Amino acid sequence: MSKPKKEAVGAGPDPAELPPRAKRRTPDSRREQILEAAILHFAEFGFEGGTQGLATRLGVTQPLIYRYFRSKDDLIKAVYDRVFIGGWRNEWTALVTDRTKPLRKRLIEFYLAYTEVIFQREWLLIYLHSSIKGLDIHRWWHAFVEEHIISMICDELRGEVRDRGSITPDEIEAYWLFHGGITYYGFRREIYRAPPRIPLDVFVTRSVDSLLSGYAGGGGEFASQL
Amino acid sequence: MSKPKKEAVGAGPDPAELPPRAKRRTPDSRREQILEAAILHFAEFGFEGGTQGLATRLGVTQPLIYRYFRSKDDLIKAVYDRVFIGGWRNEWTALVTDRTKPLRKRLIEFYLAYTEVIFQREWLLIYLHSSIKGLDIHRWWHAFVEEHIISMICDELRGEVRDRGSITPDEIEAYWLFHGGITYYGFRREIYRAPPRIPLDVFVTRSVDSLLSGYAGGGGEFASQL
DNA sequence: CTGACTGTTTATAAACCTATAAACAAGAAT
DNA sequence: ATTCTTGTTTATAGGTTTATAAACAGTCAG
Repeated sequence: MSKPKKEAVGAGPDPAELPPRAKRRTPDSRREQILEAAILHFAEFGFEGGTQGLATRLGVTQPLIYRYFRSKDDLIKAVYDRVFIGGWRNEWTALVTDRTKPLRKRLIEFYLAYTEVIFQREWLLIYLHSSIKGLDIHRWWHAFVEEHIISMICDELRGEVRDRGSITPDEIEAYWLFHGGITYYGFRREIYRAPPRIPLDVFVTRSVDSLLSGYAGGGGEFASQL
Repeated sequence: MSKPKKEAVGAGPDPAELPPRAKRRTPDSRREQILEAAILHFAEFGFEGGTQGLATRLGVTQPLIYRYFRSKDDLIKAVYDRVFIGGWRNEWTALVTDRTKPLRKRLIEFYLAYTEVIFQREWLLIYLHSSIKGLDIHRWWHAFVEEHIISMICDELRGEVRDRGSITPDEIEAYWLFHGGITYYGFRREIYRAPPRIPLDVFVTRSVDSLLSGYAGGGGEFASQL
């Protein structure tokens, strides 16, 4: 069992030298600084990472954090909002539905853009922590993805190769197999530390081609069962 | 944000009534009882879940746990071993490579058996917690899956539709897209609480058919790129 | 230069958590 | 019944964490 890295609490290289007093900042700037550091800190140590360690990382004292966030839960909530709401890109939906480009190209571009945001260790760790805790913000993200990405792509897949109409739950589920497979790549690379053997862009390209060939083939059992 | 359930520590419904003394047990039986309860406890609260809460859940006092496990880390390690090593089924490999059955049937049977073990909330939660912490036991599971399942199936997929030979990293990665998609279903159902709209057996059957049609189609871009 | 405002630190309370040692008590052996 | 073994509890040490209150100090207004 590998030991978890010990949360840095003490001083720097020279134990005799006390850390200097932190420079004064405007409230907005300090709050922002704490929030950004908290994302990294909680990603590294989980949400049980102490406020003391966070303060040390910032070069300030621990009680200062409580001047900007009422409680640790408040800080954690702010981290969730920043990561999830701040991570969402409105362009994504437009990118997927822009029919001036071939669908293959759109899918590849979308997944490269999407994974650029979410395949970051901090993002994925906070995603995992929030899902484990069953928090609402996590369900919000999931619902948002299904509403603004998954179902749109199902629409496009129909438009490309089949007749139009409202998307069935079956089609959604079939597409989740693909989307989940892509997502899993990120977990393997960033969390499971079992690095994939091909780079992300190659993986995405091949996966999209595989997906489309399944639809375009026409005779596949899968399509026939929908 | 939904509140995390508070770790039960106090007494039962009647606060005036002290909990009765726990019945004497044989060491084996008590140790086993603690271990089973610890799996549920750590799944619910993470590994920072206190030994006090665990003891309360068991109806014993907290120091008793330390008679059966030298330290909390010891207990956690025992939980890992039970969940991961105890969860692995040797039959899985045989099931996948048994060429007296058609591959389609083997794959469906395997994934139903495999997911019966790992698509349990406790299993997935322990899996997530251990991966977040980057523990060795997690990598062991991952390597075992790749060695005894993924690569075997890649072999079989070749045997079914193409010439034999040693499996390339590219084929492994292509297969992870599928395996990851299946696994993701479990997360959605048990962790993300975003229940899929079709039952597991239907999802597995359709997914396997989709996979095989991609290979059997022969002309798919994906196969041609391998 | 002086005073006021407020960002930062010091000091510390209160809760909780792991772990140990000694006391207690349930059941088996005699 | 009495004694012995050992499973369980009581008591508690020592460390860590969140959070509050009061003291301190940098900076701007006058």
